[in-house]
Amino acid sequence: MPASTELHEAVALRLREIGHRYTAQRRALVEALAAAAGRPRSTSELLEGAGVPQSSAYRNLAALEQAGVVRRVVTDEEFARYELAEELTGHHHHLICSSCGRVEDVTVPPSLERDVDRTLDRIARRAGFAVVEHRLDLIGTCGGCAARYGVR
Amino acid sequence: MPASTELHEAVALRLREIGHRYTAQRRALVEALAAAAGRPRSTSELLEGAGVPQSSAYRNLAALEQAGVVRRVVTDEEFARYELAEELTGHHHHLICSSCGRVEDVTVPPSLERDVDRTLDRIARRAGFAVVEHRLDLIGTCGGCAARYGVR
DNA sequence: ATAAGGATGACTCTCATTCTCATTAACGCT
DNA sequence: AGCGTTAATGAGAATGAGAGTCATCCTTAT
Ligand SMILES: [Mn+2]
Ligand SMILES: [Mn+2]
Ligand SMILES: [Zn+2]
Ligand SMILES: [Zn+2]
Repeated sequence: MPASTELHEAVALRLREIGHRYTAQRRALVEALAAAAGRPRSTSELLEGAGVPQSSAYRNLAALEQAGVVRRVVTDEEFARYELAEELTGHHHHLICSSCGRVEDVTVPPSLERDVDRTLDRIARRAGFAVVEHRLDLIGTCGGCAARYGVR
Repeated sequence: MPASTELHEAVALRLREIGHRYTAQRRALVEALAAAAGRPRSTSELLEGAGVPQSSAYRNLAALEQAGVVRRVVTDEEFARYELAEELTGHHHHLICSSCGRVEDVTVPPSLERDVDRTLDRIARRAGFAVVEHRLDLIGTCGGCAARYGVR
């Protein structure tokens, strides 16, 4: 990962902009997230991976989220997952395995993104909503689970 | 709502199929959900709306979900929302206000649904996922919040 | 060097959701 | 109608992710 420096600089900047510091713990969290690129991590994985105490991890993830460095990914699991914000990694979507909870990044063709945006904008306007973003997830069964449990 | 009988019959059938009974409480929950059609309800709203004790409400919502009568809607709020399953109401998507948490049903044109399905199927196959369904949400600000807080 | 304010971590607290268990209500059968 | 089986109920306890507290430690700017 040669672009690592850029990442940290971008993160530091965003934190500074809201009056926060880029401490060793926060760096460890960002590193853990970057290492898991394409795989949103659960808070407990991050806890352990970054070797950060629980209360600090939650506090720092919140700070990083506020700074726009990190995004909370919502699934139907009972705990949260986090990934680097799209401003740092690019817009994408998720494959979610409803059997094991695995989450994986995917991108869709720009042509579809365009169609989706255009249509959703129209629909939202009609309903008096100001759209900020869309979320398009694929729910299904991952390869591992299909192999493990057979074709369900 | 003249089609109410049909709804209850469909629900009763689905419950019976998995060896469960359609009790008064479950009927009350289904009624509360039907009354709020197009607006996924939080568990506490359902609790109160259906006049059902907490432990029973959670247990019954789980039973109804297992029977495919009800669907848990995931948002970034810290509590769950429920709506009647798509098999009963039809496939649709959600407008989600990130300011007040309001959730509202929307449908998108069949042509877009088709494009989405086709593209996602291809993408998923490539990743070894067997897609079961897609989730397409619009995140933004509802009319009420825009008025209340001004254009953010 | 010093002051000001953010960051830390052990611990406590909250709150949605789940579990336990004794009791009650339904259903199917005779 | 009477019975036995099994699901459903409801009050309360337990669970667990996450948020809050506060005394202490560190950074950064002057
Ligand atoms: Mn992602
Ligand atoms: Mn809905
Ligand atoms: Zn899986
Ligand atoms: Zn709103």
